[in-house]
Amino acid sequence: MNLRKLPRGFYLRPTLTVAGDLLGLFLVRRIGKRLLVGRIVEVEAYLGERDPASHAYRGRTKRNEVMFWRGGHLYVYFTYGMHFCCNVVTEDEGIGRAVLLRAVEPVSGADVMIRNRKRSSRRNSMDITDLCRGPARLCQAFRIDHRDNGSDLCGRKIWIAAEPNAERVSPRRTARIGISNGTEHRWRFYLPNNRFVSRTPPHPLTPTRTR
DNA sequence: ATCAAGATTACCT
DNA sequence: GGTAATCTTGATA
Repeated sequence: MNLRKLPRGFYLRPTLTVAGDLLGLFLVRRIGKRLLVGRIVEVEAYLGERDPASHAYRGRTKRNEVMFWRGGHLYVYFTYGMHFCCNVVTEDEGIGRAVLLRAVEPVSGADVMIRNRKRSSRRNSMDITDLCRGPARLCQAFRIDHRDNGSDLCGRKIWIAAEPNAERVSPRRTARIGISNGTEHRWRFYLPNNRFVSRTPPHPLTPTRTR
């Protein structure tokens, strides 16, 4: 593989554009001498002050501080008393938008990912399919936690890379998962027919019927 | 000071 | 299908 680290400019573009473009790219993390690599298959955009589902909806706080940094940083938050989730910060400083990484397909370092997952969840079975399927599982596998909050994605510990010759697959869009406000927006992006996507989506073209 | 909710997961029937 | 686990945060008083 010929992976090229993305430049800062990638992240400084409109958030929905960045979200769609992230699909098929690679999350890379250095742990010691090992590199963990996962192909991004599912993300969600959170649009700051105009998005009631966003942590940044009510402005800057101690928790969401990093969301307001310049694009190309990692925003990591803690939730449900036990899980971490990570976001790619987008656009300019002071804007407060980001893209949640919801699932990746393990590409390299799966052995380390299995150990990391066992370390945090002490589970018996470790199917490859479930290693990074979901935002908190992904963080466990890549050993991403509060210490990584604010990491520069143009740095040497965590970054996103492209494979120049990779073929592009058009992403599908649906409403986001696990939120109660802002469900009218189709700001979840995923690769179709991919077993590493976290869930079968609430499909936008098949509204639920009553009766 | 108190409290409800949470960008989830694992395990149960 | 349902729900316990587990604790930080932000809102309200």
